[in-house]
Amino acid sequence: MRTRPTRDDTREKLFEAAAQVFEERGIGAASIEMIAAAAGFTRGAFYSNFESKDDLIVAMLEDHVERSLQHHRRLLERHLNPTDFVAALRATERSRQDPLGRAPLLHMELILFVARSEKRRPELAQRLRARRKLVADIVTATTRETAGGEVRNPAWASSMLLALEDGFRLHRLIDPDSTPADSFFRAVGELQKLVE
Amino acid sequence: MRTRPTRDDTREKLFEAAAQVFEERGIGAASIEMIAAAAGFTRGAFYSNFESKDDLIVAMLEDHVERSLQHHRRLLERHLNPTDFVAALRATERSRQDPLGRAPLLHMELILFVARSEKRRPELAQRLRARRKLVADIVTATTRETAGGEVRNPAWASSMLLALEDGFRLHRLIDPDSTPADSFFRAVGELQKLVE
DNA sequence: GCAACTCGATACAGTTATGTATCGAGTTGC
DNA sequence: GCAACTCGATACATAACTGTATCGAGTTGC
Repeated sequence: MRTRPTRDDTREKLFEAAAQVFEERGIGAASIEMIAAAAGFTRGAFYSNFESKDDLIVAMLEDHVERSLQHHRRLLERHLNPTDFVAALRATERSRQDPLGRAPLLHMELILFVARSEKRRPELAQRLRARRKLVADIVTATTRETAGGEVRNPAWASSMLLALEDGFRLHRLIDPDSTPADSFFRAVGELQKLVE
Repeated sequence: MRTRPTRDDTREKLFEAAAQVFEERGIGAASIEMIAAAAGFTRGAFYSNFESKDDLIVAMLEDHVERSLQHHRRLLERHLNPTDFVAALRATERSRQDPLGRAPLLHMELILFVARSEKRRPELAQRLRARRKLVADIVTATTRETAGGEVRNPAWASSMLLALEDGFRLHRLIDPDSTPADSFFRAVGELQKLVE
């Protein structure tokens, strides 16, 4: 006899379906009905798992942040050498597990969603600053190791790198051919030449 | 006796109001009613000037593109020296006339809007390529003049610059303090050091 | 094995949007 | 100065989405 799916299974399926529908039609144009149907449920299932669309979005975002964090932690544990870390990051970039990692349009839309939310913006800003700090450290370490010099201003290099990452992501949405997928990593190499 | 406002006046007011409402609440959450009311009209006025919300958005985008083009043409005419051109661009950056230039959140959302539209994406891609070409030329010229060297790969430098511009714009939405408004122009200076 | 519980389905009420049809005040041409 | 026209206001029909209340099949505890 078929066992009833667990609550976590249902939530997971709704995450997947929501990411897909959001990616295809945009957050605004996606209705609860569409998301539930794409997951093979009705709206009843949705409302028994989430309070509202906003609730779902916040949950998705937290899920994504959590997975990203764990992913980076795992990489850092396995690849203590910073050069290897960048290489590993590059290699795993394409095969991300969470729904959000595979949906660049949605990724951007979620940033705007948060940017518009007075309540959640500080949280994301904090996260951005933390990432900037981490990247600054990595840049310093890798540059010292590979180029044998010091980056003049790691914080600034880090700002540029993260802006580049999202900038390339954005432009690839409009014209996928224009900026190859590894543009970001190439930029890392370029910026390492700015040593003294 | 007060003369009746002309059609162009009304359209202009609706543009302004739409930019404001879109910026505040997002394209999806903005209704025709809100836009019309913000402009001091009712929905009747809107529908006698535009076919739909999509029609308005496309018109806004074309208006913005047209103004930007004219702005750059004027700058190029007055400042034939490329260094002066960049300086002039920097000086006029903040005092743009069109509604869209003053609404960074909307600016981003419109990029996503177009990215999602199978029909209009190629058009924007074309425009992105054209800008990249223009920037490549400017980079080559300014670098030759100010640094006395050649940029190794102008096309790549141009890609990076444009990605940086939009990347900074995006991050400033989340954390305005993190990346100062002139980050892009500073980046131009940094990249000019990548000459050989 | 039965009682309590969980969770998805269904039905309903209420809200809000869109687009169209019609009206009327103000404007322009001759 | 009057007829034709323009354009914004109002009213109406329609569609879609949300959230809640209720139901029932399946599951679990004891």
